[in-house]
Amino acid sequence: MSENILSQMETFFLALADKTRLRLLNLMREDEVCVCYFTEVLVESQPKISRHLAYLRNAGIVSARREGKWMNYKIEMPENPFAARVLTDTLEWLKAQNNMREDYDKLAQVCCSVEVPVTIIRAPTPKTFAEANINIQPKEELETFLL
Amino acid sequence: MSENILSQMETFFLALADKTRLRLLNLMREDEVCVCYFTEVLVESQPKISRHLAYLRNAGIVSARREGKWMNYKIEMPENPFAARVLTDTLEWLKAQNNMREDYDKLAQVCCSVEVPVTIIRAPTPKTFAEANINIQPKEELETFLL
DNA sequence: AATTCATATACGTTAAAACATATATGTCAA
DNA sequence: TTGACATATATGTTTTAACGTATATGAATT
Repeated sequence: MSENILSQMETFFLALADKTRLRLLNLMREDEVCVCYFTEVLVESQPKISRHLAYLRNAGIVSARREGKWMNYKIEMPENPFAARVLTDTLEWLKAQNNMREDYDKLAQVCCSVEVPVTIIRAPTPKTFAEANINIQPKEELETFLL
Repeated sequence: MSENILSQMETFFLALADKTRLRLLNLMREDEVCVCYFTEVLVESQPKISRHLAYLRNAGIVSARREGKWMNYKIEMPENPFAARVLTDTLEWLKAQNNMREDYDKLAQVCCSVEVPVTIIRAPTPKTFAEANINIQPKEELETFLL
């Protein structure tokens, strides 16, 4: 299997070589995040997001956890220390970019806003924002946003 | 140009997401190397090597230097510190792999062997091997390898 | 059990990458 | 200045990736 190592590296870098996937990783950099937030923040179609998440999962970079109807994705540090290093550096790189900060701020807004977008009502809030979530309306109030 | 940063990252990672290009980078990890050695060591067609080198050059990862008929390529550390970090990590990663060591050893062999392959007669020797090159035949002897 | 909702996957199409082969460019030697 | 050589690029083709749309799955709610 002498060429498998190269194939692994190829797959790994290919996973990082896509704008949408980089944006997804940026949103996951602190915590696990529910899929619905991704579509909300990135303004991309659900299947598109889902396919890119699957791609990252196949590359061993993220893992998925079901929580009722919702799926939470989080970054999974590769066992290979070299891959882990590259991934960590990449997350730092993303974190330092202004437009990635914008994405991240939007995630915070979406999670904590009083006017919860219809699509994410009652979706699990990422830990990072759960405590800050003092403005969330009680269930009864939120009901009014449903069709 | 808010999406340019992501595009840059995409291009950068795409450059690393190819087996041939990873092998090329591995061979260049210490010194600049002449194109003819690449074809010799990787046993790939000349246009294939050339195209991949062009790809790396466009991504700003290598630079080229002409030396008479020969072209030498070397790794160019990106100015962006994050990119530089990732590239350095990647080179370490490559260095730690057995089959990359094999490639590198083959480069050493090709550069220092008594029986110089016809294709690289008189090509510039990478610095790293230039001093060790005590077995190289004098010009007159090498002549006999030509058709 | 049926419906709704969140997410995943399948399918057909379009866009991009990789490659082999052929040819062009640029340099040196005769 | 012609020929040989090293390397780059152009062309046509095949492979692979990305995407939109439609549909399937799986969990919760009624």
